[in-house]
Amino acid sequence: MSGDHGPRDYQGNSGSRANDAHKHRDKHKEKEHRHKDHKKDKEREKVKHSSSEHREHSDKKHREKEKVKHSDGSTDKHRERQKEDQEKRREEKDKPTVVECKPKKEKENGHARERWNSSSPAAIKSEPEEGNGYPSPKHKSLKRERLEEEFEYKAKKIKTENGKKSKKRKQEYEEEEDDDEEVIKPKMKTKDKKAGADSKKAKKEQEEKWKWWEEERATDGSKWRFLEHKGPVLAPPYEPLPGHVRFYYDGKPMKLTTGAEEVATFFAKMLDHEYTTKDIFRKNFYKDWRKEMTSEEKSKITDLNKCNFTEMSEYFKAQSEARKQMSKEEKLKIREENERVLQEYGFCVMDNHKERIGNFRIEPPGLFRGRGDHPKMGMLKRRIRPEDIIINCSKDSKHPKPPQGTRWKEVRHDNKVTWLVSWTENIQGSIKYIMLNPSSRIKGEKDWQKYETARRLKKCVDRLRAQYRDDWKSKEMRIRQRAVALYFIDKLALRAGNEKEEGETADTVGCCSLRVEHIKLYPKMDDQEYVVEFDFLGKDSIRYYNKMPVEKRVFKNLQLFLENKQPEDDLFDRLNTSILNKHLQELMDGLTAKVFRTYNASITLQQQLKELTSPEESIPAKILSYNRANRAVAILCNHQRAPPKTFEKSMQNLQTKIDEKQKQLSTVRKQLKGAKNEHKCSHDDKSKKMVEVKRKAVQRLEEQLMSLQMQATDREENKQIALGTSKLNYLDPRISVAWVKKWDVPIEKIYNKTQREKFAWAIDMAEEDYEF
DNA sequence: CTAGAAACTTAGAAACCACGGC
DNA sequence: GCCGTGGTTTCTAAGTTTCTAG
Repeated sequence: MSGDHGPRDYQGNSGSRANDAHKHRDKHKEKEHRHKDHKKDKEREKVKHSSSEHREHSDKKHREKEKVKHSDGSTDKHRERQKEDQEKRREEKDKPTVVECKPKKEKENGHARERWNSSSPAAIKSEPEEGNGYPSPKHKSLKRERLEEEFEYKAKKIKTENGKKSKKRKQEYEEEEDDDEEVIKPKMKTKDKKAGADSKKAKKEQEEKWKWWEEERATDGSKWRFLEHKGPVLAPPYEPLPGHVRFYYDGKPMKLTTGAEEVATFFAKMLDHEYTTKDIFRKNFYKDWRKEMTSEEKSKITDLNKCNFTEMSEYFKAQSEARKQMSKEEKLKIREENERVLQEYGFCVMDNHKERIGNFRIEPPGLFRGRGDHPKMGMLKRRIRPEDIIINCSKDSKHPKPPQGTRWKEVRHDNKVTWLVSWTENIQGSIKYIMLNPSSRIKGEKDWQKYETARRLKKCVDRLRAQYRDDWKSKEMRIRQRAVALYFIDKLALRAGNEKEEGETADTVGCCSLRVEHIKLYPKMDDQEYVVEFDFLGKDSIRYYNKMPVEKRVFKNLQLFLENKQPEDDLFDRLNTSILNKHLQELMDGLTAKVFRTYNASITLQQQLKELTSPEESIPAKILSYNRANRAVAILCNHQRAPPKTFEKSMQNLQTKIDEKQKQLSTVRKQLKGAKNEHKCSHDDKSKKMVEVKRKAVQRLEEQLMSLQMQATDREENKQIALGTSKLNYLDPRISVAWVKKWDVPIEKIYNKTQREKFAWAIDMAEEDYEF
């Protein structure tokens, strides 16, 4: 599969391209294209039966040959090996069943509180179940009632469970033992026996590690029932510069008013960055800076080029240097203070559990750093005040207090959303949120669900593929476009590609927003036929470059789509993400374009792991195999990184290490030989021991050398590829966990601490026979 | 329906930090 | 103890999808 992907380049080399595209678009007024000429549209509406079309039809016999090879390499011989009822149950959970509830008077949040928040077992007590359905999301007022029944509310200690619950759980996690205490114990039978033995530790662990995945999920669209937090940490106030640090205008020192000075420091802090040399950046900065100046300053400062920020810049550099040089005690003090803030603001209580917040600090003011050719780079990101901030929490929780003399913009109690704090950012006018950490229940459930959806796609992907292949022949243009786009999304793992407002963001595209200029068609290229070349900037202005042979029918369709279009016209002019997703939704419940990325990524990992892992290899070799499988996915998803600046050097360092090892090894080998000879002669104990010692040494060195070589290969192959994103967002962690268990690789080699926290659910539940 | 807002996931870069070699 | 390096964590931009109002 990785063979499908051509060489890739980096953003850097493509900068000029991006610029050109921009100019181009400006010339032809975009709007005219967007609101398309209707006559033209109608002409295009139906697919003409052109000559190519006829040829296509006569092509039928070749269809067999044309069978798509999917990136997972499987033409669907996946034995559905999953435990069926587990599956079913999952799915039930996924879609809430509608059931009528008998109307009951609603209690508002206020009421519910003691019960929800209470940790007393009484509060959790579940009533006898009536039916097994869940309330319809529409019956708002009834929900609460049901919720209480539905949700077995467990107190912090997930301890004993009574009949009903354990029955349920058992069905779901068959392997689970009846023993109540089992809940605490990690299910992995391998190492963690200690947990059970050391009861003190176990108790502690039990509190820390809440297994939310063993509990029922709310099905009514509510995200929580109780939420209490301390609010955000605001950006520290601006500290004016000391008198001796001056700003110069036109060579002369000039004292700025605090407001203007603050913005100037933002620029000064970025002086070393390439940004500050860019025209747009400077222009945007200057414009916004002027807004902060007094009229007097405005009249004096008329040219950014005459501004000298170097003294300020030097000052900040010295400051950060000084910070590094601080004594141990000072550093410790700072660390403790950070820890204190973290403890106070970094956690919230959600539904009886203390959960880590992801980003509890409000973004400080500064200059906007857009990626790629962003038209807004350099604009002032203004300071967020309490008056800009919306707080979301339980009505009956202790509300966070705004700082002395200020007030929040609003305090609301919306349990249909997961965020704790929000504010509107001034650059794009979008809303920013404070939400929970990936290890939290609320994120984890969603993540799990995401992979379950992808697994459902696996079950019907053949059907869908057959369908879109069929649609390539449709009489309707829109259907053909949809089908070809879907083919790209499936085969190349492209993103959906929403339309974007021009001039607001960098000019990047995804599948549906591809333009004519982004693809080139080659009926013949080298020894291949029907090659499509993609070259465009995707998310984060990362270049996507790929050449791929496509089926003839796709090729012909693309030619058709290109007819009579300008380079800057949309390739799929009758398609957008909402049309596409609506179609997908009809094909499978919960299916959207991005599910294909998840599905293809995960299935690729699984299949690559199977292919690459050889049972007899050493652990380091296995890890290399794992990373290679991971890499295949990263390449599929086009997850690139700029080669680290120190890459060459670090490679060299590793190489010298390897050379050294090799030298060592050969000397020790010689010694071993010598020792053997000696032993042959003397046959005494001492010489025998010596042989053993040397033999061990050789073995150890060999292992070390091997490991180093693995590392080197790994690093080399990884030069421009970022594994993290796919690992974190696209690969069903249970695949990795299963692999690790199967081959006895320590999980730490695959997931670091943070990752293990995020994937705790998978680590706990996946056994070695797990199949995606 | 459509447009725009809202909510949430995905993304690479930068900042930070821990650790091993000198 | 210092320093460089590489891994980890933080940061926040940039996507996708869903929701809502007209």
